[in-house]
Amino acid sequence: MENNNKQKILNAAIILFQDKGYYGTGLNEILRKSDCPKGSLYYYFPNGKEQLALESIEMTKNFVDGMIRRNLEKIDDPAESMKTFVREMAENVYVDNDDLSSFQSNRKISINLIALETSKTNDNIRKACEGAYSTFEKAYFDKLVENGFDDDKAKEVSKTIESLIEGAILMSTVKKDDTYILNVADIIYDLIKKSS
Amino acid sequence: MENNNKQKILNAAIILFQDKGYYGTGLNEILRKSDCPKGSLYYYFPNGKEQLALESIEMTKNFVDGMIRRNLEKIDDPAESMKTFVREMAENVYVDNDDLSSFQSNRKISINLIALETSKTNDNIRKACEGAYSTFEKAYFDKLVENGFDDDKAKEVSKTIESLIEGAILMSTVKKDDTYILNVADIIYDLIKKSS
DNA sequence: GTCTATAGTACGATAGAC
DNA sequence: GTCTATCGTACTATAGAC
Repeated sequence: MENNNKQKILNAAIILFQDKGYYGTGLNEILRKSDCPKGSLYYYFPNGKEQLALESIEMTKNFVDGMIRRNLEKIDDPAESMKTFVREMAENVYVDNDDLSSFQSNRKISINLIALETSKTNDNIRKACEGAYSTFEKAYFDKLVENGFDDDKAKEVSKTIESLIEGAILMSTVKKDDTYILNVADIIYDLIKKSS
Repeated sequence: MENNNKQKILNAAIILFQDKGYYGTGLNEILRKSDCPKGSLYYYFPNGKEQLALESIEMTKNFVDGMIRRNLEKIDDPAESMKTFVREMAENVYVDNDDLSSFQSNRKISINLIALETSKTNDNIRKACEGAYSTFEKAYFDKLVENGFDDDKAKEVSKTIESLIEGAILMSTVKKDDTYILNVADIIYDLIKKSS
């Protein structure tokens, strides 16, 4: 497999950047976790650590976007589907899985740490994070428009939903308490019902 | 002044940890910004970088707690006072002030970055951040109880308020867009009105 | 293409002069 | 108490063998 090493490095980087951050994670640590030599890293990522971060964010963005859309289409009513989707997130908050393969199924995925780290120090990475957040908002936006919301209202509500979710992930991560996510699920339900 | 250097180091550390993070900020950078020699740092903070972070968080906690309480007591109605307070936060989101003295007046203050960085790597610092968030929640809790909320409802609502505010700060920081904060001000208003 | 050895720099921390 | 010089380590990145 030609790019097996590339994927192994990416998988390790995604987990480490998420848990320990961009500046808290060393390239040596990524290589140790992925069991690849340093030569592979600079062969597949000639622009080094920054490129590795950019591709990690891109992959995370696509993965989460798919996950959101798959969940939201399970239930027609937008308020119900959002509430159910957010509540299921709470079940995965405590999953502290280091296994490289399982992060695709039930691992909590978040770019909040690397986004904050680079908001004032690396505008390329910051913009990539901004794009990811906008992609998630677009998934909520599409669900709302499909259900009769006009564009302006859907835009406002989807931005608010994204903000509520990321705040709840932040708090539940730091305080190790999933009630923040459960509370926000209800807030989002009410917000959509009230706006429709 | 005996501990003038200590305060200068703390002020520089608070700003740098906030903007560049715990792992993204070097002690040499803190000393350069504070114009102090390395000897001072280890004299006042014998436990090094971790102690510096713990005292930075403690000082931030007390400063923000006072700011919240001073703002909330300006208006009696809890929903109105929270909404006004949060809306005023939006005005300071873009302030990118490096001046060491002015951060006490109008600088945006947040521990979100260091909290996420240490949530899986340093439990001492993580616990200090957890305590700071709980202190802010207590300020919201007290305002609600003063206005007739029972303890259980006030606890739930104050936790949700804290989560909403931190999420909005996160999003507005990364996307450089203060509408997230303005939207959340309205959500909090509705939440308090609906719960009272 | 794949990998190792290493350069060059910045890090956190300390020893010891004054 | 205050400060400087420096230690040992880890970092990102590169050069060059195979």
